[in-house]
Amino acid sequence: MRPTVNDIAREAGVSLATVDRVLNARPGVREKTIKAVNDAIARLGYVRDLSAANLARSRTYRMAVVLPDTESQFVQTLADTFREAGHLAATTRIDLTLHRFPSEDPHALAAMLLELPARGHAGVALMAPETPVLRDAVRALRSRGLPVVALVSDLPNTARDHFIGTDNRAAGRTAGVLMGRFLGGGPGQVLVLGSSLLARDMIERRRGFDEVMLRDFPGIEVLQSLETHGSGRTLRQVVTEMLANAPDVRGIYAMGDGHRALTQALQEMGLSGKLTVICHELTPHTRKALLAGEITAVIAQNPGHLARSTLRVLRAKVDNLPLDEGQEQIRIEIVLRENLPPGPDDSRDSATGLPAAAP
Amino acid sequence: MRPTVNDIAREAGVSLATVDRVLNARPGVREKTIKAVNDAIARLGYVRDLSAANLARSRTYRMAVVLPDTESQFVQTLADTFREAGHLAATTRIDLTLHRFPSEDPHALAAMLLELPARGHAGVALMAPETPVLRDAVRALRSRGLPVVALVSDLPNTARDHFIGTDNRAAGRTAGVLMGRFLGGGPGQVLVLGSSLLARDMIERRRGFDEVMLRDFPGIEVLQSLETHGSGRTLRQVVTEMLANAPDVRGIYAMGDGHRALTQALQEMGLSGKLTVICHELTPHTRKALLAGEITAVIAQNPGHLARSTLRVLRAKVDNLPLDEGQEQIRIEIVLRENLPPGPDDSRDSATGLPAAAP
DNA sequence: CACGAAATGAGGTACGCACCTCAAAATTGC
DNA sequence: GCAATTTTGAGGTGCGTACCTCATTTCGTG
Repeated sequence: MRPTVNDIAREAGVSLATVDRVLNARPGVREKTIKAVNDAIARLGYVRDLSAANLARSRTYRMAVVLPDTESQFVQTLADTFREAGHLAATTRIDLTLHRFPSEDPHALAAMLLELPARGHAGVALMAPETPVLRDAVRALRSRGLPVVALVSDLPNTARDHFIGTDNRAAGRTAGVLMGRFLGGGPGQVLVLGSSLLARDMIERRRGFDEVMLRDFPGIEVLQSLETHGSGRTLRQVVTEMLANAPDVRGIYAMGDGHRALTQALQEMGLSGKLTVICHELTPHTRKALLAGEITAVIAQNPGHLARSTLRVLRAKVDNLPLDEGQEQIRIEIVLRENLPPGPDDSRDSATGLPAAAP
Repeated sequence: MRPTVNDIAREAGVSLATVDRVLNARPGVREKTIKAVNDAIARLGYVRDLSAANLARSRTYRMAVVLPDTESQFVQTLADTFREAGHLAATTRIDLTLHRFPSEDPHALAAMLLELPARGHAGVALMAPETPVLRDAVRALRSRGLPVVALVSDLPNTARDHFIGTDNRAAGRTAGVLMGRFLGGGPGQVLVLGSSLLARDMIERRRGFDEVMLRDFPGIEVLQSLETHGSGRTLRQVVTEMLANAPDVRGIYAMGDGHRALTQALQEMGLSGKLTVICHELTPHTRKALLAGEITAVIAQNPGHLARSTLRVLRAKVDNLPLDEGQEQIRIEIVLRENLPPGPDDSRDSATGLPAAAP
């Protein structure tokens, strides 16, 4: 049987009230007594029963998840996952609220963030580009005691409590090796697309990609990054133009979103399945494109893991508890058609485990 | 505020005792009343407060994890992970016991399993090859009400409650695409090694691998599987002999363990880094070999996830609760040097994120 | 309608902890 | 050594649920 507060009281030779005072850092206990209690705790190996504690407190953790209102399928999926996780989290006394902010308006974001403490939020998870206004807002939140965790894209200069997401540079490197090896080391050219070339995650991915290409695959020429500004139209235009003029392009690395526009452009040019296409994030669309052979590989982070990890980390930070680093490591997943996890609407050939369409 | 049992009683117009009888499926309630209570539950959206329930039950779940006593690093890692998870699990009232059995003695395994219920175990997770004796033992356990989950390697003919692990055929397919693409589609030969060619997981991996190679990479010749019987000496002998006589071998797919012997043999022949080597499971050794460029890719399943998932599933099965399928899906991870998650004893070059050794 | 059986109600205790009050004891300052 | 102050003890209540007992009501049946 695990020791309880009563055992500690007995062991330390004090009353239950004193143990309680020490455990919950209430005032009015001599240093000497505090030590005696802590010694007893150490001796017995006592661990507070968190569920009982929370039950007694009848406490609910009000957490805010703040995402941009991009139409990107990845962000949508993430939002859905959080919503779902929020329902399940009710069991753990977590009350999740999802907030979206206009992706191009850092001031609106900051204003929204600063309202959170007044609304009783105890912690914030935030996916947003780092701007000066944001830095100030995060600092303000933290000084009010709210833990802030960065989501997907890190905010290294804000003293956020934690970052939950993949190492984007390593992700770029991974895309690099795959591209290089899939192209047999060259020769050929590779196109790189990014929604915004200024965003921190794009920069890091590009950096990792270039690193590997330069070092390990000198026979492959990586063309200048093309910016799509998150617009499908721009993307199609840019890609079509580029491919028409560069017959040696054998691979495309899409660092941001806009996969729909990309596959569509490729289809129109009759290039579907003829190029090595690597992109990020597993969404309904990239799933389909993978299965159809239009996309070769997807570098992904698991939204379910992201969401669950976020809740665990926020909770731990609020309670000031240590966390299991291993569990909170978000892996850089490589998804090919062959290891695509079964999805919700999956009609695969039960014999081969693959769709009818030939590779 | 979430509704409680008292709210249900009021809403359904019955007493608390009756609600309790319905909730815990105790006898002595008319169908009609049961329906009334369930309707009230549905109307209020009541969800049982699990932590309070477990507190009241003051129940500890005694779970058994049964692993072979192989010296394989993967099994060792798995055992360590379970041991570690067991400590953490104390918080969730789970009392974990690790059992090992002589891997070549199915009868000893069966005997061990049959002892578990008497020792108060409430659930069993089992990693073992399927044999007739085992089938009987599993059936016996289940008829006594103990949920049994298969670990890593499925036991499809035993009516186990759940399988926790990757789809080995899909894993084999994944190895196949990687091999095929990394070899540029051929020409060349590929060597396949397996510890035991009769084990179900080996058969499935091989099947998946062949499927992809035959269909997508006809230019690559897959040689007959070599059996190593889990012995490092046999492996070295077989590999050395084979490589000496087959100069066209450009890739090796190691389906089982024995990576130490393999990399050693390659080193001795001066072939380190010159072949495409794909193997399974991330262990201290495969990590090192990946970093050193001796192994090209590792197909892995995350032991931490495996362990946590096992505990969650067992608990859910014991309590007869539904599970979050998405969370329990064990992914087929592809690990390259570039996306190798940071390990415990990692001394990487902080600039490149890679070790000093050139590729 | 009466009888036994089945269904239900009322109420209590416990789980491990948080949080509160009030009195008693120990310590401090003077 | 006394009063003022700080520290400690004893005890209670509640969180939401499980599980138990014993009375009371309702039901089906002859």
